[in-house]
Amino acid sequence: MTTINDIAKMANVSRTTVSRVLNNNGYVSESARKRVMQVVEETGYIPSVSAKSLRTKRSGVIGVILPKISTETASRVVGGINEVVSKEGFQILLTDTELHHEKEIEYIRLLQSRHVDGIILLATNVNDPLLHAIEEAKLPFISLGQELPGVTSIVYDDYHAAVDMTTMILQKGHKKIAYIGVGEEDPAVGVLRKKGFMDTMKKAGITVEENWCSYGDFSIESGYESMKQIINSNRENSPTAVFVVTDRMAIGAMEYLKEQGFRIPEDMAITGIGAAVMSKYITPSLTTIDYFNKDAGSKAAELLLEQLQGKNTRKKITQNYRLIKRDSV
Amino acid sequence: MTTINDIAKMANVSRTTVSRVLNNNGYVSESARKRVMQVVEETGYIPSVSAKSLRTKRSGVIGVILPKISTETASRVVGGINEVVSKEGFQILLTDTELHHEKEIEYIRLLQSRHVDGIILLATNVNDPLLHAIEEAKLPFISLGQELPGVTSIVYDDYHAAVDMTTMILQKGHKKIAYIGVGEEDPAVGVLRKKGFMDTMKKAGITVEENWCSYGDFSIESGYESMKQIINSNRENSPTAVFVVTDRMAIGAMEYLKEQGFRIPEDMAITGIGAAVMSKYITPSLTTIDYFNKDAGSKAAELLLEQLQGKNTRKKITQNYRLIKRDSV
DNA sequence: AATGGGTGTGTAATCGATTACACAAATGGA
DNA sequence: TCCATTTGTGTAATCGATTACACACCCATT
Repeated sequence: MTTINDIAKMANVSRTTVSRVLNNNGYVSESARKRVMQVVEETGYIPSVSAKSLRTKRSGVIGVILPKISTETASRVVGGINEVVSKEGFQILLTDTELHHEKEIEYIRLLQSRHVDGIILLATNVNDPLLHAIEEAKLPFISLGQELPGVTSIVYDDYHAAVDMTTMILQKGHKKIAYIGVGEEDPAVGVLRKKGFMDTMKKAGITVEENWCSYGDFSIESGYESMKQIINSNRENSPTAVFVVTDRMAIGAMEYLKEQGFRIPEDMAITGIGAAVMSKYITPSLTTIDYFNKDAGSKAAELLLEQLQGKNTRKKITQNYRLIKRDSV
Repeated sequence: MTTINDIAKMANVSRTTVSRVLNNNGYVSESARKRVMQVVEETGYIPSVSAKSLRTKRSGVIGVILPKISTETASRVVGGINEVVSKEGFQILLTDTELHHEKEIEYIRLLQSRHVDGIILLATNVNDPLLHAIEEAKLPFISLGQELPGVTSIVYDDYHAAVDMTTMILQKGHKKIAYIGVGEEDPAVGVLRKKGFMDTMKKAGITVEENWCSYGDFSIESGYESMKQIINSNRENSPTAVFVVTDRMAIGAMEYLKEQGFRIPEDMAITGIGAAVMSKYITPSLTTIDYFNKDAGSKAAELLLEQLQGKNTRKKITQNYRLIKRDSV
């Protein structure tokens, strides 16, 4: 491995000068600069980031903590993050909790030990140890998708999205609307979307029967099972529409409905949230809400970079959304 | 920031001993170990990976170079890689060429400067500068999806997959089979899959008309356009089936066919490759080939870890595949 | 009692960069 | 001509870990 010392020797300068050439700071004569560049080219010298980062306390790496990488939402977000940070010469250090909540904290500490310059977290839950770990890390930090008190958060407008969607279903004349959601550990998807739905129903003077609600775990299969359960436990008073909190679960639900010979939307209308690519190409195409995940990722990255430059921008940003009306309702 | 020196002082030992406790090597008395652990707990001390890596030349990070992160294949592969490496305490440093070939080389050098312990590359093309850069890097290296001479490669069996698929279409009685592919810069998808298709057709004594072939760029839209072109330029001698080299393009092609009132598979049969989730839920469900991307990622990671342990396993591994027969043909 | 190996701990060099500081030469304004 | 800047370069400390080496102690064996 060639080091800065080798370069210095070969170019007949001190390593100070080499460093100055490479980092473009301080005074360097044209002739010295040329000699150094020359040698660097010839040797294909690559500086050690470990050494640099040990000295400077900056690594040029930003850590990303995902609940699950192989997911459409996550990969879109990472795409958006990458687009922004790579332009500024940063790399992404990726960690994936595989849906184990406790790993979020573990990974924050791990990223910290790797001297990442900042962290973007896609949380799936909120709890005190987590907040404490973030506080401790003393690093630029962005939360995406969940609002974390005291942390710059980029959130989707889950509540109003759910309100709009529910309103739309009501406008279509439906009164008996079932609900397929996820557990309440997830404040965004589990709580806010449900609240948006429930509040709107209440406002319309409709009480949602307890057995019109069912809960899954984000998977297509769980959507299928939830739908099955709702249908089976409401043989004589069946809902005419179902509000599902994610596209994937909605797809699963549709699968069950189709199997059972329901016509969509005539016998049962259905809606999702998330604008998965699939939602457009499935038959019938799924009415859903686009959260612009990629933009959210980019936005998160931009805010993080701002924080890195010392601009203290602790704030909450609510991402906008778009209701995509299609054929399933 | 607390350092190893602080811990040493607080525990009344030398930093050597602290290091020994933390790395579990060398002799340490039970009492010293306890004192150190005690202090480590209390202070929440996190060792600096930069310093460690500067000294040891190992970073515990493996670099992954992707053509495009926000893609189902890529995110599945990364999921597989992550599952394996995270178990061994490694992290993933992610880079995304966004389909710019020249960035592959740039990123190899960049990862090198970051002292990654190894690299997994999902190449989309093969050329000499690339091979040279890999050679230069002198790092454990795995290529996934493309065979790179002299580099441990995990490849999908593109040729036989295409052969099997084509054979299957032929068995269904089709003779006029169109082809939607991608450019030949991509040896795996562009060349091998095409060769598998062409060879099989030839063997069956069928010549494929030039205007039954069309080429896209992996996107759904390009599949749509390719299909349109084939239909429009074959008004009086239309094919009865179309072999598409990726699921996404196949979905686009189906979209066009449906718009134009073709019944699938009665008027036109269609097949894809890749087993996108969507392929199962679209109507009609798409006959495709599962490449087990996640397993391929895991396998790549395992081979890389083997190489890291000095086992020189330079070889080529061909991943198996599975033909999924569904309703589109 | 002498010898030798197993234990336990510390000293100090080292990894490869950055940067504060010192110093010399060149430049320019009065 | 003289002094203050500006420009150019080098010396050496520093970042926070690992590890070769030295040393001391304890205990069992001869």
